[in-house]
Amino acid sequence: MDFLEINKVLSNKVRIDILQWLKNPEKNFPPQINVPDFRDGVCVCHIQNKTGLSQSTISHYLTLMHKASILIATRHGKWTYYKRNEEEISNYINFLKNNL
Amino acid sequence: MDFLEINKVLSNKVRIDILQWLKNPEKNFPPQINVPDFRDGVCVCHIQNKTGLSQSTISHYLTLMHKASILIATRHGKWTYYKRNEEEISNYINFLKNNL
DNA sequence: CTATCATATCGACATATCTCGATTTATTGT
DNA sequence: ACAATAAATCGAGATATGTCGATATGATAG
Repeated sequence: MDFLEINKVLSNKVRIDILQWLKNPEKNFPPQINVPDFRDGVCVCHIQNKTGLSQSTISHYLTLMHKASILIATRHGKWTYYKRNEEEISNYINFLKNNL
Repeated sequence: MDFLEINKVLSNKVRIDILQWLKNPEKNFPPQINVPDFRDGVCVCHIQNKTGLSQSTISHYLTLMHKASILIATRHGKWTYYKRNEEEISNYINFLKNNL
């Protein structure tokens, strides 16, 4: 758990928004088209639509969040789905609680 | 409590170090010279010495941390003392716990 | 096997952050 | 009043981040 890397990733409004939206995909995103449910998260295109930023920017952001281990990526066919890595997010918050 | 501003301030190793050192001034800094104790925190020069960065950089960092409300500044004569704002730090951690 | 679509990567430019030395401001001791 | 000291502010150059459009990659459908 690289605390500093996570903090860098979280020092951006859009990325914070994404993390919060992913807490409740049913509420924040339209229904999935190519998979039956949100088990593996939300596809890049839905996230991109909601932010209004370019495809490359959002793909880049999601990659950053994935590298910092706060998101889990799953590929189904040509779609990539991202969901929260709840375990790492908890570790991060506990680390803050104990060490900040 | 501007969560994003605090996160930006905390996405830097040196500033994190400073915040952690200030948890225990007695242990991390030499005794105060111009005030009897660490009640109001630690003076800029002690913090600067410990980091090894320039005076202007550390003054700038401490100002950032103060503006983000995680440090409290007190002036005694020509010295400025900085200490943690425990209330705001708690608010920040609670916000993370509840909203991240 | 080719066209198409979703995503990732690349290259570039604009803006922000890091960090310094120099200068200014505030305070104190002479 | 003046010199000395601590801290804050200023100006600048180097590095990092934000963001885009263009291109590459990988998967699928025909």
